Amino acid sequence: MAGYDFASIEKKWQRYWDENNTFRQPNPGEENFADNPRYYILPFFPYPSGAGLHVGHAANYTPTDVLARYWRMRGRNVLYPTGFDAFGLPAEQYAVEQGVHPRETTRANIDNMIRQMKAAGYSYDWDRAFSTTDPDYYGWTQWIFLWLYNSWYDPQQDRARPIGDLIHDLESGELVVDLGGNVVPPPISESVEAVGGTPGGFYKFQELQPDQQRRLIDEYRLAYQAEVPVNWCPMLGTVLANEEVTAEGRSERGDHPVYRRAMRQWMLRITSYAERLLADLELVDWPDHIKAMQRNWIGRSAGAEVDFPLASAAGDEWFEARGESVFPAAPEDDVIRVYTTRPDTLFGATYMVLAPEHPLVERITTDRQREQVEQYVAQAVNKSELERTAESKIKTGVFTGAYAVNPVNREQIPIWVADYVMLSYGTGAIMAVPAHDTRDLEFAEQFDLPVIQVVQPPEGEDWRGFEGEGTAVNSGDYDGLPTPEFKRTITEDLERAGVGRGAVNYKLRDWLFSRQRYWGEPFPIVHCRECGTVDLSEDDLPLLLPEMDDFTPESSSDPTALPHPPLARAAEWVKTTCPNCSGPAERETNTMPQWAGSCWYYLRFCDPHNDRRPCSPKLEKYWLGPAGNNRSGGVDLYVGGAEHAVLHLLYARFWHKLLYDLGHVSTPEPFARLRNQGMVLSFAHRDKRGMPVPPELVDNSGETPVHRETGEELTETVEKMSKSLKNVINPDDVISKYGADTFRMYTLFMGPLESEKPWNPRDVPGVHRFCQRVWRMIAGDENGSAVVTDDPADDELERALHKLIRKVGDDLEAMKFNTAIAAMMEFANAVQKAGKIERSQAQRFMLLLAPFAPHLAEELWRKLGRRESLARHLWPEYDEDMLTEADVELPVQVNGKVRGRIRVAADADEDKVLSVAMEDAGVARAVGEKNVVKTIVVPGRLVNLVAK
RNA sequence: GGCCCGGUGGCGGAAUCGGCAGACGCUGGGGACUUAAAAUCCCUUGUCCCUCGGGACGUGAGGGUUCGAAUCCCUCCCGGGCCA
Repeated sequence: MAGYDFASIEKKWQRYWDENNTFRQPNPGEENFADNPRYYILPFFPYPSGAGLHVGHAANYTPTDVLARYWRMRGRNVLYPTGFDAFGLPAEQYAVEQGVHPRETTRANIDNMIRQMKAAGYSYDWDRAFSTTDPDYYGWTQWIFLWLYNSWYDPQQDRARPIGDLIHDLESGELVVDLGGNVVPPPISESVEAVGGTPGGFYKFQELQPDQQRRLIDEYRLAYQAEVPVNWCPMLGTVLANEEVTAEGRSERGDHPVYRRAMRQWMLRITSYAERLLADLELVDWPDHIKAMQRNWIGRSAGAEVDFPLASAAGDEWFEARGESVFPAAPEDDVIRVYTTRPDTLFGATYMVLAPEHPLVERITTDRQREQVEQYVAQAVNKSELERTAESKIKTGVFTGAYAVNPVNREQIPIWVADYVMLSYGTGAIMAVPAHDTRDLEFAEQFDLPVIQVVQPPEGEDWRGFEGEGTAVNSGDYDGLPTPEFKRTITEDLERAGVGRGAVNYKLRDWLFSRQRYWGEPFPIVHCRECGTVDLSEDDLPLLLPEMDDFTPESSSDPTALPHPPLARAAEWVKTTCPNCSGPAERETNTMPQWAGSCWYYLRFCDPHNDRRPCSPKLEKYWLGPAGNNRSGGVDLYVGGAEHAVLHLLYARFWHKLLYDLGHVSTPEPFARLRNQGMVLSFAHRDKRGMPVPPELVDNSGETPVHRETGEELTETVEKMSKSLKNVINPDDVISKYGADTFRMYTLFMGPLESEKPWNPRDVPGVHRFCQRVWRMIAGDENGSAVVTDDPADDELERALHKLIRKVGDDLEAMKFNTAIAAMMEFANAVQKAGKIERSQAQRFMLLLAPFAPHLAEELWRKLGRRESLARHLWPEYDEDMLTEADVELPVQVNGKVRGRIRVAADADEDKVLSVAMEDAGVARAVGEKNVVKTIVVPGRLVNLVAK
C-alpha cells in the first residue's frame, strides 16, 4: 500500500484536466454546449509581478475555485476565467530596473503565475485567458475609448448618446447655444418674439465659426482634453492619479516628489454619471461598507448656488436687473458664485474665500495687496490637495483688498485667498460662515475676522462652531425657522431674486485619463494642424504600441520640467496622416492609465476571441443578463480585495453604463454580487533589538518563541507580510511541502472569507493530517489497511453523511468554507471511530471533498472504482428523513442553568418532556424544596424550569 | 471628530430568527505501538473550588430587557477600516 504521494497525484490530475479540457466551458452555439443555467464567478484578475502569486491571491482564488467546482457539480455552466492586468507603472518600472522590455518581463511574470495557478489546481477555463496588453484586447479598449470620445451626455434623456445626435440637434435648432457656451433647448417662443426675432443671448449652431463649432462639440465629449491641476512627478516623468500619491505628497512608486501643476490632459467625464452611479448601488448585492465608500467618494450634497457681486460693481441696479431676469447659467465677470450646502447660514457669512487658482484672484486683487497675494498663490499651487485639506489648525491665507456684497443683507464682506478652498470642488469659492463651520472658524480666529451666530443649537450646546441643525437667529425675517425649512424657503427666495438657485454638487471629479509613460494603451487619436484633434476609425484598431528600444521616461528633478512622453521619441510612429484631410498629422503620445484595461475585462471573458466586436450581444445576454437570483444582471459573484472598493469598481461601473446607454450591453450594472476576501497576515518575530527574525530561526516548541541559535526570547506579532519583516509565506513552498490540496484547505480553514486572518505555519499540518487520514481511509498505507467495505451501510454513519451533504452544500452557498471543512473533519473522525465506510458512502464523501481537495478526491474516486473524472459528476443528494433522529437529547435548565440531560422521542409532547425532565436526578437536586412556577419547553432545543 | 466593522480558551476560530459557550484544528499534558524515534491511535486540555458526587465563575467593562443574553438595548474602553 503506497502512502499519500500528493506530489505525483497532483501532477497527474493537473495534466489530466489540461489534456481533457475538463474545465473548458463552451459558449452557447458552440459544440458541446449544454443548455443549463449559468454561473459566472470571477476573482479580480491579478497584476503580474516578478514576485508571483502570494497567499493573498490564494485567499481570493481558492474560495472562488471551490465555488466554481461546486456549481459545475450542481449542473451549471460555469464561467470561471482569469487573465492579467499587465499595463501600467509597476510593470514598466520593473522592466526599467531589469533593463528588459516590459513585454518580456510581463510575459515571463504571466507564465510564472499561470504555472503557480495550475499548481494550486485552479480550474480556470484557460481558453479564455488574456492579458490587457494583448493587442487583440487593447484594440477593443481603444474602441471603447472612441465611443467615449464620440459620445455626449444628454441631461434631458439622462443618458449618453452618440455625438452625432448632438450635432444633429444643434443643426436642426432643437438645441441652441447660450452666452456661457452651454447647449440648451431654445427659450420658449413667446420670449423670442418679445425681443423681436433674434433670441437674445442665444446662438444658433450655424451662426458659429467652424472652429467654434468644433470647440463646442469637444466640450461635450465624454473623453475630452482640458487644462487641469495634476500631480506631476518629474522623476517618474508622468502625472499621477491622487491615489498614486502618498499623504506626504510623494509618489507611491519610488517615493519621488510630486508637484501640483496645471497641464493639458485627457479627461473622462465620469461626473455625468454621478447620480446614476450613486442610485444604482441599490441594484447590487455588495458589502455595505463598499457601497458606503462609493457613496462617500461620489459625495453628493444638495444646497444652493449663490452669486455675490463684487462691491465695486454692485449697486441697487445690479440687484434690480437680476430680479427681472433669471439666474444665469454662468456668472458675469464681476460676480463670485459660491456653492453652499447651508444657504440658511447666509446671514452669518462674514468673508469670502477664493481658491488660489481661481481666475478672479488676479483681477480683483488691489495694488496694495498684489505682491502678497501673488506670493501666496505661487506657493499654494504646489501643495498637494491632501496637504491642503489636511486637518491642521493653522490656516493660511491673504486678503485680496476687494469686497463682495452679501445678497441677503447687502453687506460688504472682505474677499480672501486661502488654500483650504479647492478650485475643483464646487465653484472654487466659498462664503465663509465661521460661526458654523470648523475650518472657517479656525481661519477667522487666525485672522481676526468677525463671527456671527445664525443658528441656535439645541439646549446645552455651544453655538460657536456648531455645524448641526437648529433654529435661525440673526437672520432678519427668517428668525425662528428650523434649519431644513429655512434652507427650502431661502433657496426659493434667492431664485426669485435671481441671485441663487438650488443645486446639487458632487465630490467626484472627472477622471484624469492620460499618463506620460510607454507601457499603456495608445490613444487612437491624431492631432492635425488643420482639423485639430481627430479620432481614428474603428478599422485602424488596434493602434499598436511602437517598438522602442528605449522606453524609459524622461526623468528630471526640476519641478518645472515639461513632460516628454516616451512615445514622442518614436518619430516614425508619431508622424502620420490625418484621417480627415489626409494632411500631415501627429499621433497622440500620451497613454491610458493602468485602470483602463480592467474596466471591461469581465465582459471580454464572455467572448474573448471575437474579432468583430468586444463581445457578441447574444453571449453578453447569456453570461451577464439577469438570471435566477441575479435580477440586476452582471457577474454573479465577483470576489476581490477591498482596496479596489472605489477606483476600479467605480471606473468599471462607469464604462459599463456608457456601454449600456449605447446599447452594447443589456444591463446597467457589471457586478451583481461582490464579496471581499480579508487580508492574509503573518506572524513576525523580532529579537530584543527589534530586528526581524526569519521563521526558520524561530523555535516554537516552548511557551514563548525563542531564537533557534541564540536561545534569545522573541516577540511575536501579527502583521502584513513584507520582505522587511521576513514573514512572507510563499505558496510554492507550501505546495511543495504539503501539496496543493493542503494549501487550498488551509487557506479556507484559517477563518471566514471576509475577515483578515493570520497564516499560521504551525496550523498547516493539522489540515494535512486530515488529507492523510482521508487517504488512508480509502487507499490505506503501510500503517494500516483501508476501511472501505462493500458490507451494507451502517445506519448511523449514513445519517451522518446525509447531514454532512446538507451542511457542506449550505456552507458553500453561504461561503462558510471553514465550517464546511470542520464538518468533513468530524465525518472523517466518525468513520475512524466506526472503523469502516461503505463504498457508496466513500464515493459520496469524495464528491463533497472534491471542490476543496480536487486532486485527492479525483484519485480516491478512481480507487473507489470510478473511471470518469468527478469534476462534472452531480453533487450528492440528501434525504430529509435521514436528518432527523427518533430520539433527541435535551438539556434541562433550572433557573437558566443546565442541571441535567434527558433523552426523549423527537415527537414527544410537552407534558411527556416535562415529566421526564422532573425525574432527572440532577434536575431534582437543583429544584430541591422549591416550587416550579413556570416551565419553558423549546421543542428540540431545551427545557427550562423556573423554581422559587 | 463622523460613519462602518470587530473584541469569545494558550492560538486560529465555532455557536448570532435570544435556547447546551468554546464545534473543528493547533498547542500543552498523559498513555498505547516501537529497542528507540518518526508516523499513527486513544484519553485529556477555559479559570477556580472540591468530600471526585459535583459546585462557582466565564464571550472587552458596567448597566438594562428576558424564564434564558456571546447574540437585543444603553453607556464606556480597546483594535481595524473609510471619510474629514
